[in-house]
Amino acid sequence: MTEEKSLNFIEEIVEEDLGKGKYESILTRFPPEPNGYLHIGHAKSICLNFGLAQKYKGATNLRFDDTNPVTEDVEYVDSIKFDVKWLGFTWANELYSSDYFDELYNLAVKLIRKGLAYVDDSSPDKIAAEKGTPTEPGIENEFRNRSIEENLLLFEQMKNGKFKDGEKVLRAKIDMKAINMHMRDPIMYRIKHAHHHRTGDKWVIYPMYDFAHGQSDSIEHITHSICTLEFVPHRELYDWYIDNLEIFPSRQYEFARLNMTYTVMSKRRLLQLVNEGYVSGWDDPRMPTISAFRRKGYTPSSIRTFCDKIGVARRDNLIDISLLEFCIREELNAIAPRVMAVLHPVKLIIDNYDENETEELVSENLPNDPANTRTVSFSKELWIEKEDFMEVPVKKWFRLAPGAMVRLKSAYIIRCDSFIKDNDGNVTEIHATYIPESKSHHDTSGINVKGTIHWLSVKHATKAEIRLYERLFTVENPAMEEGDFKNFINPHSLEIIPGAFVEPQLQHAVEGEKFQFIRHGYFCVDRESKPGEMVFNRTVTLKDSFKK
RNA sequence: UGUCCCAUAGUAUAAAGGUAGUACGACAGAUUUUGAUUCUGUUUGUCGAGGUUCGAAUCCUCGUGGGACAACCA
Repeated sequence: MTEEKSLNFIEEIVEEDLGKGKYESILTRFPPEPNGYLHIGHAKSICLNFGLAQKYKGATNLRFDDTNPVTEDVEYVDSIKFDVKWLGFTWANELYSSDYFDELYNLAVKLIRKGLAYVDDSSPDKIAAEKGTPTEPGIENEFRNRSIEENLLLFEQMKNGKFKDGEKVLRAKIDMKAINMHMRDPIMYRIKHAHHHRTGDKWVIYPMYDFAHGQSDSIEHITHSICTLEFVPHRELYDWYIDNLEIFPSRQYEFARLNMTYTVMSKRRLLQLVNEGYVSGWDDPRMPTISAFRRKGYTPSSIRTFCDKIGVARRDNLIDISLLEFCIREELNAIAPRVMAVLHPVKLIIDNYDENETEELVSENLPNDPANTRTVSFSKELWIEKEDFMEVPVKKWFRLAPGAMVRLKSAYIIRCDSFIKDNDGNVTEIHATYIPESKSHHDTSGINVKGTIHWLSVKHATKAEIRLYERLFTVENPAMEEGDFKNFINPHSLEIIPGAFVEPQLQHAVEGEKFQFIRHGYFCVDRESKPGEMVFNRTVTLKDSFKK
């Protein structure tokens, strides 16, 4: 059965353009500003832009929109390139808006010559005041009707550094009474005596987004310039520049940006979390950045699958984080080797087991591949999870309790005989009897138990640090709450367990290596992990249908 | 109180005037040496009112609700 997947609205546009012969092939671009790390919302855009090109045999440029030197940095350029590659995409050309500064300057001159741009000496406040409001028209000022010659001279002097920051701007001469605010003589160039990460000190004037983005698209012959909804009002300007500059007509299409529950997606807020120390950095696994998901143990394909499932449309959305979690679980379930780890250990002593004996028991690494096995050492003293024992069990309790029987995964069925508590009432030791005939794969005991728990031999287990991550916020949409979004940070978003135990062969696991810790979830080796001081991050829990 | 964009189960996303479907979630059951996985089933939807039409989620009008727009940011 070949069920045809329906097209999203951008694919429909592309197919129509291709079908009509408007283009022979498409060219898209991914245009990040190098002033922050990429997040999952960017992944949606990356998958859309690169995915479209792949699907329709076109190409995609990676273009850094680096027209504001004061906020941009090569650190971000490098991280962005790394993340795009990691997601599995290859760009046709690595480009920078700053590559076009000369060309952009000439285009600006062209507009001045056509009488469609002028130098304005007004202060920022004055310009803002004269701009009007969405409901009131703006007004024209005294600089608007300077002669072409004067504008040409002034603009050149701006370029040559004759003026200080903010003294003058170049504006397009469109319509101060336009209903669309963006058409009220938008600023094209501003003066910034700032060092640029690529052009150095060559320029002291820099183009604004609207006089750089569309022109860069046009220079590259981008056919479909895809951006998010907040640029809808810019489209009129985008087209105006193209028409009046008489350059290649790239077309802009807008889709709804990704929002996800229990996180924030704006760079501004993400930067605050980093700068104010709420997280350890851009790749803190609680962040929604690509680098954080990577560190947390997500795979590129799980993120691509997610982006495919959420679709592309024009309505505002708030995607349930559980969909992303589903995507990574689905993938890791198939490939992550199973291993046992005890996070909150309590000692279990098998009273009828010889203290000098050790058995190497066979355990499967993947449930669907019984031939793929390892051995696990079993002995008299074991670590089990504190949570797997209840002195007074709740109803439907399948695990350990006084008198109750459970199976130790890949080992024996045991019966709990007694337990010891300390002065604070904490259970410190549990005693049990094992059933020799119930050995895994050789069970002749005829006993059926409901519960299976994991364990580790005390003298064989390796100590490790395990970091458990929960959602960073306590509310679905922190950005929409009243007041500071940081008031809704989850105080329990990170739990560090320094004294967990794992199977000994995990000492040799390398950074990024992924496992399923049975009954806990998926984990991977953190980049801070060192031999002898292993650190594991929880990628995602297993689904848990048990409710107390 | 201007212009623009948008409105389909809890969340997303299909149905180009002709059976409202899919995924995730939730719930229930079966299987299970992971309370996982797998399998089965259930649940819940076209914002409202008019109109056009044999027939409207789809087209039109008017409401209602949400979002965007007044950075020398992108």
